[in-house]
Amino acid sequence: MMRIVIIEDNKTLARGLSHRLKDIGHAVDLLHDGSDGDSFLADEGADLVILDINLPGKDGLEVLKNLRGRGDNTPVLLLTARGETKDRVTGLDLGADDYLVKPFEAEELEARVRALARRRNTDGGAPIKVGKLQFDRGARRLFRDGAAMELPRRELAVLECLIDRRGQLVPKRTLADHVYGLGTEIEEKVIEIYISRLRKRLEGHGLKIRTARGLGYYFEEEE
Amino acid sequence: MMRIVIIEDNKTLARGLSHRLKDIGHAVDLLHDGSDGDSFLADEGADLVILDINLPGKDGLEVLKNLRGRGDNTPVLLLTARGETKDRVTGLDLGADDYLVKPFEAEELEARVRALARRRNTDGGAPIKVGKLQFDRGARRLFRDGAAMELPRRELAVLECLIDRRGQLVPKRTLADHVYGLGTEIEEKVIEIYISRLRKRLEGHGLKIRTARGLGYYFEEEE
DNA sequence: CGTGTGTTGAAAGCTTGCTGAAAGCTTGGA
DNA sequence: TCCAAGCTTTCAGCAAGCTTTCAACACACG
Repeated sequence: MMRIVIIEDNKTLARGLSHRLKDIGHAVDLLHDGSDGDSFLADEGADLVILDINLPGKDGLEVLKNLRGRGDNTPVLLLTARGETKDRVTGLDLGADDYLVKPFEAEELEARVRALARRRNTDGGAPIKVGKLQFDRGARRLFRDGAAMELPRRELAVLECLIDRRGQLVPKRTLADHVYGLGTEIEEKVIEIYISRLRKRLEGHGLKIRTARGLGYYFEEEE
Repeated sequence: MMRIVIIEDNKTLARGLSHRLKDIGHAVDLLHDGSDGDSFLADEGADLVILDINLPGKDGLEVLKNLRGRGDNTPVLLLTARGETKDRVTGLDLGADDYLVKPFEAEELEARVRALARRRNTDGGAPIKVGKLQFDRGARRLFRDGAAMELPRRELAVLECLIDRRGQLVPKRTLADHVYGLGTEIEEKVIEIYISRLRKRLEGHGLKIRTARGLGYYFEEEE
């Protein structure tokens, strides 16, 4: 599962992509305007950006430039219209990871997304910002201003799961499955213990784990 | 992106690899014969060579020997059939950087390619500084202020693996695979012994091997 | 050949600190 | 107010890791 941001002004195409990607289990945010996309990425971040070049508000290449300018290495998949060869090359030079020429097959897109997802899982890609912390997925390590924070295995697993789904409500069941593996008949009460321990540990690091009674947990960045 | 040369006579396999690697953005050249491969490498060079051992024309090991004989340090990933243990060892002695035992998962291959790519990006052949020591990855030798430190084979292998992934959490399994080769059913307990020996040896050289219980080990520079 | 030096990994006992059950407390909602 | 859901601390048990010892082996050298 990845958090994918699609920035594409053709709404039919955008909705089609979104639908397809949600189908295969990703969380998708949709923006139709370059400036909106830019600020969304700056605020929320993502695991993968699908970025059109021709956009109202702010050009896709500019969005990309800003992103990289912020030191953000999130993989970017460019969408270009046929003939925009020059833009595509510029895009790759600006640090895009891949591109697709419109029109393309949904299959083709999915293959690219998979390739980028795979890369993320093993290489880590960009560390994810949460509050004042950074989490490196590949290394499975947590940092604060470059200094490592160690956490025990189970706490790490819970945190990892919450980070993967930041911005979403995560049921205790999901957390338990992530920590112990699917199908393990584990008391969900144990998760509460780890939530408690994590809260204590995360204190003062600019993020809170909030409870939604009867539903699950979710992150909230503070300050 | 890397320029990858695949020398592999099984055309189905070779095409599969090529396709996969192009998918993730590399430029691939395909050769099916040892002599062809040899001269191609001599003429064109590459960023990475994926080399089968059993080849028509000229044996893969010979291709490798010639390559290194020309003073060429291009990373080489060997492909070996199950059971060719001796060849594999010879290959590593001849200066191969890694190997895969057939049949392997495409995922696995991609991970290795990425690892070698990363290595290329960070090293460039220069010795790596860790704490007060320098590690020459090509020569597989360790120095302190220009003076060589000799370590036994196994300890060196563990250290090498940790250096490759410095800053990352390295599971014992990964270390075991690196030291003994993939799939060897070796007790992970042995790794603990080598960690212990390495710690003693590295004492006072400005770096520590830290334990993350249940997760693995990682380096930490001190002072 | 024999001797010495060095490496290897199994075994065993020790240390550490993670884990999750239990129990009692707090909170939010009806 | 009451109850269910969630929170938090405590603690015994234990799994994971550490370290030393030792026998087997490998190799260099006389």
